[in-house]
Amino acid sequence: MRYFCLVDCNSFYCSCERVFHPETRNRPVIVLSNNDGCAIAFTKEAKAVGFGQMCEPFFQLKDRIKKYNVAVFSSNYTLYDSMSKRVMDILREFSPDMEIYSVDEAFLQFEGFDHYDFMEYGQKIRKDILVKTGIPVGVGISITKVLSKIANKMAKKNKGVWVMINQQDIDDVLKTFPVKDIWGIGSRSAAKLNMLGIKTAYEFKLYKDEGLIQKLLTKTGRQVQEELRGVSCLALEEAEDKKNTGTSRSFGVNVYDKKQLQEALAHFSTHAALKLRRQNSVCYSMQAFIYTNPFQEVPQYYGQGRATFSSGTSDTLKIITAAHQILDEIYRPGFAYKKAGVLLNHIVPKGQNQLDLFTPDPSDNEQLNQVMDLINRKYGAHTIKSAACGIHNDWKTIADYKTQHYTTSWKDLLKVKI
DNA sequence: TCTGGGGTCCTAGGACCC
DNA sequence: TCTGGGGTCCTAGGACCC
Repeated sequence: MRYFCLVDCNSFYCSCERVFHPETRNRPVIVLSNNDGCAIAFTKEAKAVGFGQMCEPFFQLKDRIKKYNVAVFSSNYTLYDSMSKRVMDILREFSPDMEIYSVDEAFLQFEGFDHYDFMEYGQKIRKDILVKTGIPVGVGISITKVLSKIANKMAKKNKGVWVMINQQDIDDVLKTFPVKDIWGIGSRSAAKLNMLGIKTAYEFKLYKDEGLIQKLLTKTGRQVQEELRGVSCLALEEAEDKKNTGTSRSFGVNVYDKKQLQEALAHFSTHAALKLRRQNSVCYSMQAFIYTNPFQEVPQYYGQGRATFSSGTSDTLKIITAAHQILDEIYRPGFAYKKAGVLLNHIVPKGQNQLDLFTPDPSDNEQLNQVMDLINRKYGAHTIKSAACGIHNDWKTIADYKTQHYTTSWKDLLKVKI
């Protein structure tokens, strides 16, 4: 018999901050998105006093933050990535079959574990991670991925672990579980199911007209229905290279100047190219875009363009150059730009790169990129970069409440008084 | 004043080919 | 009035996820 287990960190970003700020342990905590734009993570204490709506603008929350003495942090992705790695390393010890689903979630598959007491095993996972990292997690165990997701939601309200393996236990939960909370059923699909009179996961499971489900919710929705029935359709997935990648940011201020957009796009290109080299891939095409602020009553403009490379590349300089060429085409003076980004498409492993017959030098500045990566790894990000990235970066994202890189930078190491 | 970022999968429809 | 059939590839857009 095969079982699926979903382990999910509670309010992950907030929990990471709390590990290094124990004084916030009993206070509500929220973490802001890039640019301190809006709130994206909340502890249960914050939810208890009315926070928790995803992406509520920060400026609209300020009064309530004061009133409830909420601890606020800018997002610190370097810290979260590093804490995530610690959690995943521990989880790996509990099963050889594991899929890292996101920064704060992983599926474990248990095969040949039939004699295990899963309740006890789940508690052990929880305790181990809490003791070794300080991060609280929830554990849900069932017989398909979708069902283990549901078990995980139940765990949140019930001591952190929930096991549902026999049919009766599963149905008891499904009867009370709203269809809109099922993994893979978003608001659109939920509305369609409601129109068919389907409100609970149990009703969805029993709904007979599979053809109609296929038509309304496509193949994805049908698979969810099967998984609810206990038929496993979604297997554990291997970590695969990204098929698209990109970097984009909102600016801290309105940007009018083309020069500044060039700098910003150079930064984003640098970052995206690094992601590409880290997974040892190259891309054949890219896009760049610039936006005005859709929330403001100002003239709107959305410019985007495309470039293709004659052979695959992950060269920062080549990608910056292409981004600048796109900018030349799409830039319109006079607009107040608020956001920009680059996307790298048609990505393949470097080993499969098709070289171009007519490009005599396919070297792609490879050694230069390697040396730059090495220096930046050793002495910290942005130690060395293309001059196109500029120096002052007036467009920079705002992060007024950002904590240190406690786990990834020697100079930010936490000081402990004894 | 201030409104995130990074992904995946699926489908329909157009372009193109023989 | 009548206007093939079958196939592939690509892209845009929708929906969903964290």
